[in-house]
Amino acid sequence: MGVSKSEFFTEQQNQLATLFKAMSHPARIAIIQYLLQVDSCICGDIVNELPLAQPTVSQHLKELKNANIIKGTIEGTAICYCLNPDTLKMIEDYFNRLINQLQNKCC
Amino acid sequence: MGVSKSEFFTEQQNQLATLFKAMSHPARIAIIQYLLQVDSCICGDIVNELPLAQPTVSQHLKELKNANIIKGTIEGTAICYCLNPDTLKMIEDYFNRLINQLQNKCC
DNA sequence: TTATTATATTGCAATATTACGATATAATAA
DNA sequence: TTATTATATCGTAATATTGCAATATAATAA
Repeated sequence: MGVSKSEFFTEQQNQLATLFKAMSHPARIAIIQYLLQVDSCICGDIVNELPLAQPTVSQHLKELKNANIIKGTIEGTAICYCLNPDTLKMIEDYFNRLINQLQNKCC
Repeated sequence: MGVSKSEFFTEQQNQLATLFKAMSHPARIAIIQYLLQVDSCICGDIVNELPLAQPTVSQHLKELKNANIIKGTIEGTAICYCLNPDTLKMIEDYFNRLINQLQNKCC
């Protein structure tokens, strides 16, 4: 079908899945890593940085923005995209808690 | 196209994307959370736990296994699936390092 | 006003994902 | 041997994702 039965899962499970889906493409990982690296972060830079056409990059940026992983601020003609620390810290927290729970399980 | 241009990205970027893709479905998040919760972890339990048919669950387990997030051990007629701490710790590390780098960026 | 520049949206083709019925396999039980 | 039980694979329909050319929009510059 291609349709997830998301109505049968908890809101937290769906939220996490949505976050991971936003990070499930190498271009979007590359965007995150680039934003982490540079201080200025105009979208044009990202287009030049990636081996993809401008509409494709714009689409990937949109998905990261929808997932609240990045946020964009209009800066004259350009748009300044940056990472959203809150969302990333939430994911970090999730994995930290997960690893803590991961004691003496089978295998 | 539906085809990622993965050949243009680094191996690390592709690996991370693959890991996140494996976790990008609520059913697979639910499986991870269930394995974290229980001590016994036979696949049949997982099928009963999820609102999905057995072939569908089997497919999700396969994807988690391919991504090295879980591992399966044959145990008589059943298969014992468990989390792979190494992979999960790798992801934890990645986010810990990411958050550390996330100092004084713009926005 | 008319460029120009930066980014977003539309439309579409190629491919991937999701879900499940039907069936296969593989191990033990009778 | 023939069930039975547990899990995997196949085939396929419905839907989603990816990528980009073409085009739209929106802001400044000339």
